Amino acid sequence: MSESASTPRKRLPTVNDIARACGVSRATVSLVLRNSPLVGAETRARVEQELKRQGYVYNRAAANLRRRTSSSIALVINDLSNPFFAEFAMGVDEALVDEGFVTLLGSTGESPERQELLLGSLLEHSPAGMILSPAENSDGERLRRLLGNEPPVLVFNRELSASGWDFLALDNRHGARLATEHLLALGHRAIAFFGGHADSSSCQQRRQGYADALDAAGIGIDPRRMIECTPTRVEAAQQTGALFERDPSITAAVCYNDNVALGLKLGLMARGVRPGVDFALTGFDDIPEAAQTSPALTTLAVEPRARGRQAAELLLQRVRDREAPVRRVVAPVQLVVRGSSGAPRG
Amino acid sequence: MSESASTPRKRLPTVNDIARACGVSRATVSLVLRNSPLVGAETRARVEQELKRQGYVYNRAAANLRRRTSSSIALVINDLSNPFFAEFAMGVDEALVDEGFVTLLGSTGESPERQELLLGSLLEHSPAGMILSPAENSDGERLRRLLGNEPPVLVFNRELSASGWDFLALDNRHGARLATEHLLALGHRAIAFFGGHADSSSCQQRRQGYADALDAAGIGIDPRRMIECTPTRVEAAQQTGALFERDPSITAAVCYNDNVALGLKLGLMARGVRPGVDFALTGFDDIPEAAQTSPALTTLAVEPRARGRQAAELLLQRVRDREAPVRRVVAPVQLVVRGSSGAPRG
DNA sequence: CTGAAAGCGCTTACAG
DNA sequence: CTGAAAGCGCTTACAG
Repeated sequence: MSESASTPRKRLPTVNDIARACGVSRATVSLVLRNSPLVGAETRARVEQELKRQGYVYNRAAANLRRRTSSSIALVINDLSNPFFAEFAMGVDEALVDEGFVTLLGSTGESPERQELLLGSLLEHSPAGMILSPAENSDGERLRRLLGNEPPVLVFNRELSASGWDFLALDNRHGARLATEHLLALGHRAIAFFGGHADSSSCQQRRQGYADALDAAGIGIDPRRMIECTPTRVEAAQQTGALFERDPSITAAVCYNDNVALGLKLGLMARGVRPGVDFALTGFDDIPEAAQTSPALTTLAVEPRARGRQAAELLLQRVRDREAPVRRVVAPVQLVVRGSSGAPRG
Repeated sequence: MSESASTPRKRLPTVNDIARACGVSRATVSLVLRNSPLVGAETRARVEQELKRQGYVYNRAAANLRRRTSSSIALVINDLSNPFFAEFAMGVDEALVDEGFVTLLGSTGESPERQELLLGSLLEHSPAGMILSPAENSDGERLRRLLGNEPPVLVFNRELSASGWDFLALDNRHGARLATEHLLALGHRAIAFFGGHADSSSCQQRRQGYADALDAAGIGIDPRRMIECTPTRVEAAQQTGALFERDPSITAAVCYNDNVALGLKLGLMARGVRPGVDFALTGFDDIPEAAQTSPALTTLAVEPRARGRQAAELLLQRVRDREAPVRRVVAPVQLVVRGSSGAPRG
């Protein structure tokens, strides 16, 4: 039975075709498909054989239309090339597949405009829910207006003003506090907070945790020790100079995240300052590279894949119970001490 | 107008609701939605206002059902935590969004069993096409039977036997040849091929390119210089010993990929062998870390994001023209020379 | 246990 | 330019 190359797109068999071939109604076929106990064993067997024979493929879109349900979840993230989000996406997808949902992927590249277009397009596919890690500078109220009450949304990672949606975040504040306390315990007193944009919520929270620890140690906050930079490695390396210009007494830095820390590390080495020996630094995220760089990076483990699974589970709970109170879940983070943090020199 | 928290899931407005409110038929509304020139300007304006007023959301699933079309593409990859695939997925998604498609994501984690389940589930959502980067040890004929002729598939990266599907791959053979020739030109003669599984098609091709270059240089292939290992950093670091045990004269290695090369680098440093000075090595992929590690890694740039866009475009061409001949596209790779490759010692 | 009928939200000829 | 009718592939009461 050779397939002709010019065969026009074959129509897939439908419940109708199966029903006709078996001499039953399509209701019966539908019941067999969903394993209803209403169908007799003999009929079921006949139908199942015919399904296999014709290579029947269930049309979930048609079923969803009729049942007014949906079996997809939209996942909107900024940037898959960030390992943190890539791992997160993996976790989301794993958990969703286990629950019989399929993931509709969208990436915004941190552009609020692109995000709006994307959301509009995703909505037309009527997802049962959405996991949204908002692009920087997203307008919460605008998004709320765009999305309305359908579908339910779980916001991840970045706080959105006035959204009224469930929210899952990392414990940024506590994490940064742990890192700062660790450096204090090693004897550091002149500690910078390095990297990130001061107007992003996660940066604010991490700076807050840093301030908490300094306060508790009776050390004042010195604005010269707060250095902003785009959280990329290259930018961070370039800002290394600014760090020492503004306060030459600095012996340690709590970095906004691992990428920034790794960039700072490069910047330090380029100036002949040995990370982990002459200067202590900590990151945030525990990306795979943190353990493998030399000296290995002291950082905060956030387990993005587990966060992904958690996000999927929270959202599905919401999908199943729309009336439950809005949730705000803060996931714990863990300090992982490695070689990059050392005692102060001198 | 406060929203009651106990409002049962609001039904979204449909073409029917709009038509009724405007006093036109739903056919007219449908025409407005798709910008048909058949509708009068005044009617169109009235309908459009009403669409906005009621917050109408197009139901693409219903439209697709009726038109027998699809606006989704399934993307099946192994592992998003591999930056190569994450970048590839970004590229695919970017290109698909631009063409009005949405991405159905699925990840197999290199498990053929999980892959089959996943494909079954994705098929039920009737994607217009599928981009499939097969799990290792996939059975091509089995997949072909499972997927049939619908939807069209573009296989990426890993050759599948007897599939009859379009195929996009990297020029593994040529790339490995370039790397090997580069090491030869630097004076190396005892060059290993390090890492990868000998039964994977990409490893075979890279080994072939390595052999091509050695052949051309009149150097025989020595099986002691071919070391297998799972392409992870940890594994590669652990196999470093095996490399020198099997042939202590080795001065350079063409590595299966960047992860392997970075692992080998760690293994070398742990033994006091300085990469780029005492020993030369090359990678494959040019992951971001390759440029940032020290010494930076000589490798082959494959531009995964561009490959993703290319894959999406090839697939969409197939979706639009089912009768075109099957294609086999080999994407070029570029040698990027950095510090990790140096002249032989002594 | 099985079948006939209606309907999910759209689009597509076909009349007018 | 607009409307009435049929239908995409399913499911869901409702009869029998």
